[in-house]
Amino acid sequence: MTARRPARGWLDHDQQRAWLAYIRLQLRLSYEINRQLQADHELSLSDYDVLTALSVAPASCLAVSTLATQLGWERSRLSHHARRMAARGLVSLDPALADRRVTEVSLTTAGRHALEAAAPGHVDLVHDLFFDGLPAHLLAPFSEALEHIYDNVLARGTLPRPEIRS
Amino acid sequence: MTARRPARGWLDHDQQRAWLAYIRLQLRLSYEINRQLQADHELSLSDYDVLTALSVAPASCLAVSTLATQLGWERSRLSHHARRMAARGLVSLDPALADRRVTEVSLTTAGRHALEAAAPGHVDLVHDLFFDGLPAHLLAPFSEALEHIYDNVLARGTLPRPEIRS
DNA sequence: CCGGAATACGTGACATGTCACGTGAGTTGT
DNA sequence: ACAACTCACGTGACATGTCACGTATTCCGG
Repeated sequence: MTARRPARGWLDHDQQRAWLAYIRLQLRLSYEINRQLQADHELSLSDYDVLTALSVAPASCLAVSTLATQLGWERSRLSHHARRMAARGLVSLDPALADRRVTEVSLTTAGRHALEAAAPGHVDLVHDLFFDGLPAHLLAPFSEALEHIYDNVLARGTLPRPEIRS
Repeated sequence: MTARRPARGWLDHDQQRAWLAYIRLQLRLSYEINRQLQADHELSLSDYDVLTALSVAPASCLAVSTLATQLGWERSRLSHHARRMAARGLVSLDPALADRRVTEVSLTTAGRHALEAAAPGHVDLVHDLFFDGLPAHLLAPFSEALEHIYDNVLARGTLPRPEIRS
């Protein structure tokens, strides 16, 4: 029961509409969000994503690889980024005791405070830009559509599936 | 008739669901698409967006500022990017006759060929990852939701509204 | 016509992301 | 117990993006 496929190599009219809408929104929304975090709290959206992921993890601490798959990043990107965040005191990096190949990224007190300081403004912006434009009756089908597509991307994409490991 | 707003500084349960789904999808999808273009055609998604925007423009030629707002980029980002694409022969940069402050970016023959070579594979990937996961009955509400949000971002965001100027 | 404001860009310094590769730690077969 | 493999990660070179600023052109009021 998926959307019908037209000639290989092209999209039908309704699909073009959806894709254009998605692309345009994505470009501007990520720009605006990045901008607000940067201006108000000296955090990039990437920083914010890292802090958020850590804050909901057990002991606020995750192995580099685990965190990278959670975020959908490459490992080496996270490696660079974590080093820079550690230099700013937002996280700390320590070799794991159990397996000494593993490095664990953990949230510092300063990191938690930075997240808590930034969260309300960030959430408000999301509210203003995203949800204030979205009619209530479209919320559920919208979420459902996103989740279907996400599952499909996970199934067919090249990136490893995120795990719920400690 | 927009979604109701809970306590300032937080999202209600259904909104969290939508936002999480959106963020997760965005991260992985942009990664996968970038990766395919880069691997198969030596083009980044940014390159592709520039080429596409030019290809539908009158005379395949736009002023730097106009193109930047179309794409939702900052001008200086496009300035750097266009210089690099010009060095690869994909576009050309020429001062406009009418207003000598303006630089016009135009699609070269090589640029058009690169776009035509990359388009089918790109569209197929979009199809496989995006539309094959999307049930047909959700397509219309999904597009509608995206468009509402986009309009709202345009209205409240800091980025200038894209113009339909030549 | 002239001086100041506005506009359209480019640039340089720096932050960030990607890719290919190297290193050291665990794992496995014999 | 040791060689070969795999795994987790860091690094260095380079591509890309951002911000603050400088320059040239145009516009506009008097």
